[in-house]
Amino acid sequence: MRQRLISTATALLTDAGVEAVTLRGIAKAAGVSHGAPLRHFTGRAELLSVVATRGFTQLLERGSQLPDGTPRERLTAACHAYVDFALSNPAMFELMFRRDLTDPDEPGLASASSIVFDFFATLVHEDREVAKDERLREGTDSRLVAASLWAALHGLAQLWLWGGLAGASFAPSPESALAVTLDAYLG
Amino acid sequence: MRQRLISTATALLTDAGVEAVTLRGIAKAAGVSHGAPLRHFTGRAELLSVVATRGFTQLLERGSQLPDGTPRERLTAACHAYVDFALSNPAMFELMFRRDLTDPDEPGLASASSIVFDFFATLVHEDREVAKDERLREGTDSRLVAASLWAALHGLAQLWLWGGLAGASFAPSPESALAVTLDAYLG
DNA sequence: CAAGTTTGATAGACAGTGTCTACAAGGTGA
DNA sequence: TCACCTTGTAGACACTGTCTATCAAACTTG
Repeated sequence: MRQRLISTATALLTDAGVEAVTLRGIAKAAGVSHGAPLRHFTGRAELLSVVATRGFTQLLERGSQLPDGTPRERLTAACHAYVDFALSNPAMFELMFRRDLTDPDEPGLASASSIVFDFFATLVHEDREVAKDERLREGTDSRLVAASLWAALHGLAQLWLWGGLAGASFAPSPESALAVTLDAYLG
Repeated sequence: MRQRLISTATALLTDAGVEAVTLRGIAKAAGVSHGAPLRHFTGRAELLSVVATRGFTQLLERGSQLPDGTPRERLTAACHAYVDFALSNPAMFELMFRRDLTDPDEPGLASASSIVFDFFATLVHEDREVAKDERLREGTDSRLVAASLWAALHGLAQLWLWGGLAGASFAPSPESALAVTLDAYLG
């Protein structure tokens, strides 16, 4: 039952947006009474936290499916995968970083996001190990570089989903902007 | 009256968070009945859009107060100002990019954000005019570079406010991460 | 000046939401 | 068997945004 609620919540999320994921809506979609979910979750925040945790897990799966190659190739593929994940699953991506909908103290969610970051930081570190003549100062911690690069990708996805970049007389594609970002960090 | 509602909404936003900005709460704080705001705004989205527009205006004001100096100095100062604005006004920053709370079709909001972007793109362009030996490929449109850099700053602020970067055994300061970002783009 | 009209605020209602509580059905273990 | 505990149900409460009827004040206009 718990799993069924999580599944229906995830389904509702992906095809109706993050605002549509309501406890009563999930209950109705699962064919139970409106109070039933509260027997398995302390509240909406906990249920959504589990869903968001699944999102981070899916993201990590994408990371584990990176093709073999040089560290540089794997890193750039990971960057593309991150942005692609965000643009492909906008509702899930939004939920994953909505602190008001998820419970920040949920240990599963915190560790899942932490694992994703560590994985990405490892990719960055391995790349910097090979390319010592990096333009980025050699002394800085790889995890700091990873945080900066991750933030760049994250902001790109977020701004793109926001839609504000497509305004006025300027409509870049996310790929072209991503290319500039990767060029700045790795070019 | 309209202005009073906007002011109380802004005040409520900055010191109670974005979730606390409710139509009824604004009305109560302004000392009017719960339905009064609907006489001046078509709904919550329009009121919040006006507040968000003020946010973009404030951001632009910060930009106009940049100290004189080389284009490079002005650009880096603008980058610092952007992140500083976000971290100083987290609720306003969140509202400005919450498409579900604001009305994307509001012309004032769209133009305000567009003006901010254009201003930033101008800074980037002027810097690239001077430093022709830029590491970033010379052929690419300055606005594309501006979008990429803006996204990097935006993601940095967003991830920082999210708080996920402070997890595990790694707690960088936003300044250090920003330094890495600026080093990647301008270093 | 006075009558009509428009504006603006009010209070009530309605459909939603999350969450709490009382209650009933069914399985479990002493 | 019987107490107990889990799990689903239904109702209630306090919120929310929005709609509508009402009503007073102000403004317009003949």
